[in-house]
Amino acid sequence: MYFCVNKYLMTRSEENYIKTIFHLGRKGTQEVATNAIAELMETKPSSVTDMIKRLSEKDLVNYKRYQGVSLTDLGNKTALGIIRKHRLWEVFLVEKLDFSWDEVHEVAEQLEHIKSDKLIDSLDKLLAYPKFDPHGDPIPDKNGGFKERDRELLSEVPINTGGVCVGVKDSSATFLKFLDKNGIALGNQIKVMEIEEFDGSLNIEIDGRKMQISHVIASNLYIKASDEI
Amino acid sequence: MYFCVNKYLMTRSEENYIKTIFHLGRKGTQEVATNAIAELMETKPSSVTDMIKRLSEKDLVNYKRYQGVSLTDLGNKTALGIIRKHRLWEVFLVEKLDFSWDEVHEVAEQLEHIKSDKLIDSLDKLLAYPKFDPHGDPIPDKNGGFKERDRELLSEVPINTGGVCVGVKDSSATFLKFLDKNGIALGNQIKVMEIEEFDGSLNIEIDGRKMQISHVIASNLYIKASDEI
DNA sequence: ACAAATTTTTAGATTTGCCTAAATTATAAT
DNA sequence: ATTATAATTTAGGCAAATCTAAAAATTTGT
Repeated sequence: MYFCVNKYLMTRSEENYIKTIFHLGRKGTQEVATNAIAELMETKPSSVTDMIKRLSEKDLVNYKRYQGVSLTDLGNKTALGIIRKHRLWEVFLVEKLDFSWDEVHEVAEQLEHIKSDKLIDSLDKLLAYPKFDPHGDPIPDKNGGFKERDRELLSEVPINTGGVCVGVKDSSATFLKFLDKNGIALGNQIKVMEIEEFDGSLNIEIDGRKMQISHVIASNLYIKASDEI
Repeated sequence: MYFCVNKYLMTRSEENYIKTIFHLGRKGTQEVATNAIAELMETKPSSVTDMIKRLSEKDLVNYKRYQGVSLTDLGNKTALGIIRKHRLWEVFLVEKLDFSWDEVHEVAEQLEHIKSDKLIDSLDKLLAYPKFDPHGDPIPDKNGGFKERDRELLSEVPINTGGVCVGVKDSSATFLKFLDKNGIALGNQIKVMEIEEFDGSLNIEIDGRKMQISHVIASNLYIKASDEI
């Protein structure tokens, strides 16, 4: 394949597969399982195999039968491009169109497939080159570069320590709405006061206010010691 | 068909057909010809027939074999919804992202298919409820209501009259770039000074500056006597 | 009015992306 | 190590949206 910049000849479906493989590849070992992709995409393993073959043809993934898949450099770059678009659109929706953070995902899933370099770069500029999306996830730059922020799950820090809430692990609408209802948002100062032996629930102080949260909640909130946001 | 709000189950292709039929239906007689659709969409008549049948099933068009098509009320409403989105996105691109008016069409063609009522209504609000797009075409409101602005082609007005440039008939990139190059934009005050007998070219005064334009140019510029913009 | 030209439709094939059911390969258990 | 189980792939099919080639209907010209 000669000078194939790719990118503009990818279908929506191909892009979604690449994105999914990227996300699954992050956490866990190296190769991504067909079943895992199928489950996350709510499709059948056989469909995944079909698509993987096509992506392999296009040099976006490394594939050996029965061995799982991984992204090639091209595939990785492609994934980062899509994620950049998704997260920038999320920022746009929240900052400019007053969406709440539990409403952005669905629409961003559509907007991330719009093809126009100028569009996304101008959007980036309009938003003043944001580094993180509304859920605290980092936004890759033009060249795909981004660094995962140094952060910890609230469930992992010892008693009497704390920091600023900088992100969520689970960004489902259900969880985000729960956080809204309980007045928990990015930027809040959180300190762990006590951890319940029995069920692992935490007594925390959040922006001065005391409350109790379950272990599950704590294990989906990221905090950072510094006051960077 | 019961309570079929439609709209959210339309494919991109179906939407494009509906839009094309709408545009062709405006100018000209009643029924739109298969060939005309095929030509405008750069596809084959047989493909058009196929799609028309599908649209007819969904009650978006009235179709009788060999008799051409027309939009149903539902089809019309659908078309207006798509056009509303297209034109609002165009305004956004120009106003917020510094696109020039010859760059917006291609991207808006993609953005117009994004499905989210909240998105488009918020965008409308962000842009302060614009009534016209960057080419002077009217933007339908939420309910599909819009009125064609009262305007005339520059080529049709008599000598010594004029008005504000409020729109273009041809909004191809080629024409728009030509206008840019010659300093012609919406909002300019234009007055016809003289019409050349020989080739129909016009001597005009535009914002105080004198210039000559061909008949073809004049027949693609809309002006309005009042100073409404 | 009737043949010729044009327009439109049908028939059959292709590609993408998905499915089910069956076969194959890998992994786990005893 | 061999069997049972789980994961993956193949085979064959389907729907959307397109195409080409051929047939049918309509319109036009004289």
